[in-house]
Amino acid sequence: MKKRPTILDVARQAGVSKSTVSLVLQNSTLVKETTRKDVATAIEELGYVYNRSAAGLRGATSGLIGLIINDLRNPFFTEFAASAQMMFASKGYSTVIANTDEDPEIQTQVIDSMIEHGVSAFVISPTYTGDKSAIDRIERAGIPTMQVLRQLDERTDLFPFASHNYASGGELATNHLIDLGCSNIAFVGGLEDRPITLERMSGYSKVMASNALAPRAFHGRPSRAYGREVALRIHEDHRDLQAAVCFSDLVALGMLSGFAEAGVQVGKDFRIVGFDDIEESSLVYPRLSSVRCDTGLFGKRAAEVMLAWIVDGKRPPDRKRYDVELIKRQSSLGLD
Amino acid sequence: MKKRPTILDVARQAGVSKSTVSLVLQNSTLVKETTRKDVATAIEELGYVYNRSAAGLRGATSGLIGLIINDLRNPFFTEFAASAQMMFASKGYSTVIANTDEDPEIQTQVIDSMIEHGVSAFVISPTYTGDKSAIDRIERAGIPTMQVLRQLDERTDLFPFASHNYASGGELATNHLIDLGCSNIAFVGGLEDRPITLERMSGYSKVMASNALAPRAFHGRPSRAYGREVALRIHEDHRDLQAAVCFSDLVALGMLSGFAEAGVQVGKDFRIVGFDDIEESSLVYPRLSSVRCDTGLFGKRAAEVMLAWIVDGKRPPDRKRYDVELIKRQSSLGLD
DNA sequence: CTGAAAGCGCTTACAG
DNA sequence: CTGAAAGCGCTTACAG
Repeated sequence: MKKRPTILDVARQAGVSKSTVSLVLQNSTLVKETTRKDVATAIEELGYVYNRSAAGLRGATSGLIGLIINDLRNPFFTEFAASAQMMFASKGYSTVIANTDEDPEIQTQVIDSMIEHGVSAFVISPTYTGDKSAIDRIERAGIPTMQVLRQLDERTDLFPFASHNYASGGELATNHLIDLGCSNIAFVGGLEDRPITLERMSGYSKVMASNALAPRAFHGRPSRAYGREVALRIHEDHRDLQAAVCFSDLVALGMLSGFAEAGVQVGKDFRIVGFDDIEESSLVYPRLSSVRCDTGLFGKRAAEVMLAWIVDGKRPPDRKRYDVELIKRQSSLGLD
Repeated sequence: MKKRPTILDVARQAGVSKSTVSLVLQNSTLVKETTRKDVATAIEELGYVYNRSAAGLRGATSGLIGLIINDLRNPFFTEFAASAQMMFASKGYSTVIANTDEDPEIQTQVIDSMIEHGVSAFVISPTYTGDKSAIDRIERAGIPTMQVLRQLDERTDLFPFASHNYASGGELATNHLIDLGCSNIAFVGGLEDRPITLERMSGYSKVMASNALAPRAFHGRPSRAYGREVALRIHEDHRDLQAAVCFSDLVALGMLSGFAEAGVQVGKDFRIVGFDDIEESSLVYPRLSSVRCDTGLFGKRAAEVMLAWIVDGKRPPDRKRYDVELIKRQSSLGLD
């Protein structure tokens, strides 16, 4: 645990002043090539490692991005977080990640902690309800912050919002099922009062209405367990239903296993479209039709947008919705 | 983006010296209660936020934990990372996470970056092959570091290793299948030359040998896709096989969907035991028997062990294996 | 119990 | 192109 060498040691070793070393470290064009070489050699010999805390103190950016996720265990968010993190890393930024587990108190705590650590930016997929005081502290600290996938704070002029165009996804899915001849179509999963449920359901509701079909909603936790439960319930008590648009693939996968248990053949006896198109959906049997949001790509883009903001000062638009796409597979088309 | 207040501002506001403010910030017992109150009030009024970079510079610990994961998208590792992170957060530590995606170069890069950021400790689930130079730099920097789930560096005296007792899991699974009357049992999934494959297979091999049964291995990527492929292959060309111990639940779930496709009834025509017991396994149909490693608990424990190390100086043992447990479900027992 | 001073390792004008 | 000096916001002995 001997003390790490500092730029002063490097300067001495290279026979230059410490300012020069600092300039080399910043890839300044002001330094002569031979000097740069000398410094590089000295750094190598001494095993010098740059101390960002010290640099940050003097004004430079910390190069730390705060990524706050409401549910990191959900593959949908994992994919987003991992992609964003890797994009940041490829540009030399480190990512401080925190999982809030939908707990606003934890969210407040981690935000405060990250502010203390001097993060250069925040990317937040927030909890539904929130303590705004932490958000206010972010604003006061003047830290560039994007809300993604969920919107907590309505001031999108301060905290730009980006997400997928869920409404259009619901439309695509519902139209697809109607095209296949279904008319009794349910919407399954998603807690009733949540904005994201409303968004994902809105396309469904709209298409059902415009086709003069009666909407049917089964609201509940967006989990496999709930999907399975609803499948069994439908099999028992709602034999008239022919198809479902699900709140998420997790719900849809749950329905798949529920129907398998009940002996219902999905794709023939009952048609299902999921939402998110997580990796698993293309691998289960029967293959799950799903509204693809391409969260990996979204994570990458969100990171790029944020980098453009903090590096080039290019502020993102207040609100941005990325297109979604319907992937048709066996669970709606049938087994061919 | 006005400048944040510093302890000097707080001191002025509270009418004390900045040393006193610093002591209050550190919860020192040396400060009179009334003074503490005054300072707290001033902090509140000014909206002061502690600057850890500055503190770190002068010697205090950064309170930043570096968590490096080989595959963050795999639910097994996600669960581990999320649990560890939340444990750290509950003790006031922030976690810098990086996903290396099994790429040793990325691993080297993020390690270096985290050293620059002055992390107080590393918890690493490493890539299989690795560039040791980064590890050497960790050692040189004297940063407490644990290897978890996979061992890259053999110097466990420097970098303690913790994992599950995989060998015993393989034994439990194989004995269970034999007890059910199977004798032609395959081991499916896992790349042949990897230490973790060897570990997970060793229990299987041992039990097969001691029962004078011939082992059969299908080695390949530990993915759903590979599991599915092997299931179809077994159905085509290896009808004599009665059961499989899988390298991971992902592989087992892939087999489940492959057999479903082939019309083979798992639990009756063919018995399967997975490995990891991820959440999904208790929800699919048929329910998947699996060797439970309880990665969430493991993540929590790993974090606790690390905290004991950096807070109380209690160095963990060189090597530690946590018990695993066999969860018997329909995929091996049958559908009752 | 509190204050004045030095210093942590960098960057940033400012001279030269 | 390079050096000397000041300062970023804290903590840490050291006095008092």
